[in-house]
Amino acid sequence: MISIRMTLPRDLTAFGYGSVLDPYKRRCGLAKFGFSLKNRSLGWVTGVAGGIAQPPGMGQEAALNHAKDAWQLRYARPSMTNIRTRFAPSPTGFLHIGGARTALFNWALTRRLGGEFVLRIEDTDLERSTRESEQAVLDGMRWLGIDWDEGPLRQTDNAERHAAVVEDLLSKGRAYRCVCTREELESRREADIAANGKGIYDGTCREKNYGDDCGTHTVRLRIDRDSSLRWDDLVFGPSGQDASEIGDGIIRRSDGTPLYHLAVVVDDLDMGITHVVRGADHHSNTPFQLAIYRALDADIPIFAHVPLIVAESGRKLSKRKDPVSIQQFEADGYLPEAMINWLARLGWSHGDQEVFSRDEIVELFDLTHVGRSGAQADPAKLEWLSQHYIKERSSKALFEAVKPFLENVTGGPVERDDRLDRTLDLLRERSNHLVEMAEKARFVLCDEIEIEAGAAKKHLRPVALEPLEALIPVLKGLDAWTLESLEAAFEATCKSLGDLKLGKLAQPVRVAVTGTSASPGIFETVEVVGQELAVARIRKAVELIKARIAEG
RNA sequence: GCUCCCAUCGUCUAGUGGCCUAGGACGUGGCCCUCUCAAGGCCGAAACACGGGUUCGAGUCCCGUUGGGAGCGCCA
Repeated sequence: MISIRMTLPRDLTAFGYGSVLDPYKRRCGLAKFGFSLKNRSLGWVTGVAGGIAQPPGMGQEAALNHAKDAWQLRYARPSMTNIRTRFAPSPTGFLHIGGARTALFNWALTRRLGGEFVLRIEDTDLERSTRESEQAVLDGMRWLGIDWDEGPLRQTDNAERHAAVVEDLLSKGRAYRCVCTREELESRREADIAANGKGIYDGTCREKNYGDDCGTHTVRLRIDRDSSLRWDDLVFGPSGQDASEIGDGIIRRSDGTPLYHLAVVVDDLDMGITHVVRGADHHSNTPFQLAIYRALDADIPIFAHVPLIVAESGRKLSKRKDPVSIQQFEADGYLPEAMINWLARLGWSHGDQEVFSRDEIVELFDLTHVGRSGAQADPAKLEWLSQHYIKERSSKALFEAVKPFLENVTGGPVERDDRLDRTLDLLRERSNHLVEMAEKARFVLCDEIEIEAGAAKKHLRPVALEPLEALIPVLKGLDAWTLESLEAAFEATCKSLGDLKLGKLAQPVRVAVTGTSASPGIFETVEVVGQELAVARIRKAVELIKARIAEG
């Protein structure tokens, strides 16, 4: 490894503290952020001379330039006391977990740093964008508790501004008209690739200086081929490439509409966005956007690309195959706090901590601990978190969340009362999500219950007849309907049946009273069902067994 | 094809050259508890992709290989 020495400007210390200097190891000062993949923190570099590691294949001069570039791109911003971030989804479907996580990271970063978070709807794809989708995105964010300070702004509202920028670029000679047709482009590209070329735009129209009268044309950005389009990504570290690696990209279509790359850059600039936190699928697009920033004489924002969430196959998520819609998770009965926690912990970590409240995420979130590799979303972990938060909720809050699911079971309105609270308490540690909880509460919710065939077959057998019949009068005669009195009643009944094992009585009763073979403890279960109903259900079970005996 | 990126248990991850005999969590196996189902407790199996280098010392730095991903559009 060759090292280059350089002296940093004295005022660099003004940027604050940074890496530890270790002159013997040649990884210090500039080198830390110039090339080391490790220094991705929001912290700064120390203002002392240091050595620069030279990446392989890069000359000393180039290495030096890269380092300077990285320094300028990252630190040239005057001040970052006023943080502004944005989440810019395109409303072409529901809010999916990838987008939700990007929103969450933006939001958490902004809230932590005390900045402003703005929401911008990228609706320039008129064909696929719908107002319903837009609403779904907003609903999803609200449900998750991710709030924004401005917006939703719509990209289409900026159309005039985009057009003006392109005209301006054209007039300054920083962009030019291109009359190449798609077919020509395609064939030349193929030929280039066949000749071991890179298949980038060959610059045919670059020096033609076509005027407005050239007929159907697109507008391309005139990229300085000697420039370096690099930046220091807050997640990926030093990123980007030389301009010679990319061709002059189109910024305006032949129908006069601007391209996405132009629109985002202009919008981010206009909105004063300081930190662009977005999915890593934009990582390779960033150099071109950097070129646009340059053409606009603008400072570039700080970029942080967060790795994609991948499907089980390791590939990108498929909306069809994978469960990705936030609204679907909501409908499936997952609590928003579980969802947020799950998403936050996907790609980000804070030591060994697994459980984070919304406040803790805001308090602790930092880009430094966002990983660089794609992550699979594990549904099992969501279930665990979901149950964790179900266990944690107050009775009131739990009821509010589960209410619609309960009503879905009963088919009518459900009001909260003491008995229901007790039931839900029993169900907390037995439910992974609210749908499950509501279903398990059915035996309390509905007067009429259906006995599962399998459970009946297994437990409502002739042997259970005597115990059940013996229990009925005991329960009926109970003055106090409490856990203690019920326990005593069951024990006495067992004893009177020749020390019958509790299970032999409890299981049939459970099936009789709940219709299923799994429920909370038998005393709790019977207690919560109530005396009258419990007795009636056991009677019914007795009839059932008798009928079964009669049938043979 | 070209460009860029990534790589620790099945999964999410801790890890900033010695605290690593690689830690935690989910999941998973066993045991305990037990009227069922859970919850809980205890114990276990389970990973640094491979190969070179640098170094007294490498999961950690460098190179290569392999594997994976993204981008290369008049989509966003």
